[in-house]
Amino acid sequence: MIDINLIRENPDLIKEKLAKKLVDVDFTELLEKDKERKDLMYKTDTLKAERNKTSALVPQLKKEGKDVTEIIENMKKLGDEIKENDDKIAELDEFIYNFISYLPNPPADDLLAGGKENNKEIKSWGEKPKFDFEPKHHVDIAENLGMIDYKRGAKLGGNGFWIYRKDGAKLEWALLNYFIEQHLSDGYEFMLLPHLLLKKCGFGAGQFPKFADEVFHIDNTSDNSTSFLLPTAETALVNLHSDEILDEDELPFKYCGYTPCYRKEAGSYRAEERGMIRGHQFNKVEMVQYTTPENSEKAFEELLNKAAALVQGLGLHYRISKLAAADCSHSMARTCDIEVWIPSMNDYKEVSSVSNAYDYQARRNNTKFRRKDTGKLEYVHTLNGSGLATSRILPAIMEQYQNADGSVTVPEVLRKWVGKDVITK
RNA sequence: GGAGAGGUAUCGAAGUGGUCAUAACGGGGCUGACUCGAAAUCAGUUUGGGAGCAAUCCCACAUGGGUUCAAAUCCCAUCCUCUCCGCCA
Repeated sequence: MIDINLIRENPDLIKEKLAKKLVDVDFTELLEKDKERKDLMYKTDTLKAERNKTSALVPQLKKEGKDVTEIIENMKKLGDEIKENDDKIAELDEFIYNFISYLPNPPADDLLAGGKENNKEIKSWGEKPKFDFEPKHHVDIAENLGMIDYKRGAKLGGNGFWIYRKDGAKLEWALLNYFIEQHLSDGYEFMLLPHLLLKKCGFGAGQFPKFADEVFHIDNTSDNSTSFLLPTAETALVNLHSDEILDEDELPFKYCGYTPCYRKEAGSYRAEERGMIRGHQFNKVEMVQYTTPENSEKAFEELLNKAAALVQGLGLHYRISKLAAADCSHSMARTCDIEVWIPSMNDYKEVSSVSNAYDYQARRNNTKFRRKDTGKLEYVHTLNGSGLATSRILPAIMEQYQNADGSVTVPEVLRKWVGKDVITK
């Protein structure tokens, strides 16, 4: 949520920033309604002051035995006017709130404008593996080794679901263990979260109202209140301290949580994304930090380095892209993606997205902290990064670590959980 | 699912139409006094949002409606918490 004061003070600057995200906004109507609201508020506050004063007078006059019928008559009229004004103000509030709710987070100043085509590789690690045999697609490897059961996954859950089986399940679980072990040793608190969240969490994270159609909604009562399946643990973790006031001393909070992520991904399927590149449910460990504004860029570096270290620890070739403004998510001021090499696709696919929301999410879910020296309240900065999503790591492992005989070598760091060095048929 | 109790500041809690919402009373925090220092004691202080240069004013008692000149207080709906019973992993 953008601070409306920033729009009032310099609408052109905000407009320009949002244009970098390829969003064109016209603030004229917003500013008109805002002005109208302010004037009406002032007027109504004055009326309310009068009502309060007079109401306090009534019992006093009554005690003195004076007649108050005329005052009461007048106050009734005043009350009606106040009610009318309050209704109008509520209407204006709703307009303003809705308008601002839909606006994306303005990008950080150093980002390039525009979409994907302006993303910039800032780091690369490892090399594309060379094979002296014809490398296979991960779907073929996985099915051959009995690691993934696509057919029965679809039978149970429909298109976009699969089942991890045998060494596939062990490898998947090993990855999650590996991630969490690293985060714990870095001092992150590990959480297991509710998967079914209230709508306000979707709003607080910035996914709603704009992207409400991209998640699975659950009707849990006969009325119109619904919960939804979380599309990422971020949605839960960034709402953890909503409506709270944190101590500056306690910050930063460093959290990680494992959840499956449920996404509709309607219309996103492409033939090249055969397998587990894109599904309705995938496993992810998410990292989230709450920091003071002055420390958030530092925290961003930390999260990015952590995510990269995880991929690197697996020995997988990857690159890091600094996303151009319009390729950053709606709620984020800055995002870097870590993309792993998938030989069969001849391309890099995102395994981690590390973002700084600045105070955009904190404003939406009201998470503040108190400055130690001044006692003043400020919004925290929230950051998140996948650490990591497995759904592209597993294919990358299977493809990058495949052997001529169809077996897959287990990355060193995972062996203690998988219990073997090589997965064979 | 049934029955009951409840939701007021940092915590416990009083207030059940106006004269008690910064809000009684108690605890905690902070500041000061006493002390070599601490404890104890005493005194002071301690919510957030909005408008305004300021004085000051408005709003907020779970949430949303309603009644009233006036609502924490009365009415309706919703949410949440706790206790007991039932059901269930």
